[in-house]
Amino acid sequence: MSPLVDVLPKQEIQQLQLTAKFFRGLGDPTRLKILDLLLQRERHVTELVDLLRVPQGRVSSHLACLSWCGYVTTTRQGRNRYYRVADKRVRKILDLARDMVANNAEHIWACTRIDKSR
Amino acid sequence: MSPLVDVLPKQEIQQLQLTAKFFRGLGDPTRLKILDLLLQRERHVTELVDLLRVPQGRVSSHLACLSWCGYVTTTRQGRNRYYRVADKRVRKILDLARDMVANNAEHIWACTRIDKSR
DNA sequence: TACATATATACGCTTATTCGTATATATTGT
DNA sequence: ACAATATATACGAATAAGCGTATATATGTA
Repeated sequence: MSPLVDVLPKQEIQQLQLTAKFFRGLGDPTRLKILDLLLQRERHVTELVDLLRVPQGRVSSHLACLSWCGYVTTTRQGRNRYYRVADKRVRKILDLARDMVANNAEHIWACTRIDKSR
Repeated sequence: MSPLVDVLPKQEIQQLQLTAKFFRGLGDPTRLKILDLLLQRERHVTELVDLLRVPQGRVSSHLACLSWCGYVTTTRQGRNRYYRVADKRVRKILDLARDMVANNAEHIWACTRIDKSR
């Protein structure tokens, strides 16, 4: 239950939840690296697995996540399934973020609310 | 330990982790709503508490999070501490995201990897 | 200084998310 | 159909993050 439920209309809450979920799609280092690689060119799953040295199942899972959120699209070619960045806005968001992070690196690193351990 | 540790240089991993952390800063509905309100105008904590009907401690905590990540800045005026959006890029990122979410709402909603329950 | 107001922090509990591992589902070629 | 390759999904364990509640710190005022 959203804590905002008794002060905002249902539709606005849903909108906020969707947007939050959307951003959490970018909230994982592996998924960000995958997007990096896909911004260079489209790739199929095994290619990503080889580059990342991450178990295939997990790569697929992360890709599914990126796909649900609309960051990537896919097509099958023979046995392979190719993934590519869905939209120019993806690069824009990532560039903006990297830009802001560059100014605040130590600050973000020190944040205790998110990622307390490291 | 990042799963990418044996394929990427330390610095790149740290960069990815910071960016992921940065995005997770936007990955909560309450924080998004707070940013909405701060995009209208600067506000102090009690003002936000009244608008959101969320316990004061939690609002402060979310604000701290937004502050660490560089989304907002603060100044004290008398007893009150005012928060405001730090940067024009914040609005840009949020606008881009809302735009993309608008095209994908049902799709994102259905994503099972993030937020499995709802 | 004592008190009220404003804001920040702490801690245990619950829920989300990632990971490791195993298994299931395509698709192609023989 | 069978084997091989490519991709997706499932499930429990471990970690992260939000919430509720209480408490601490800071600032201003009588």
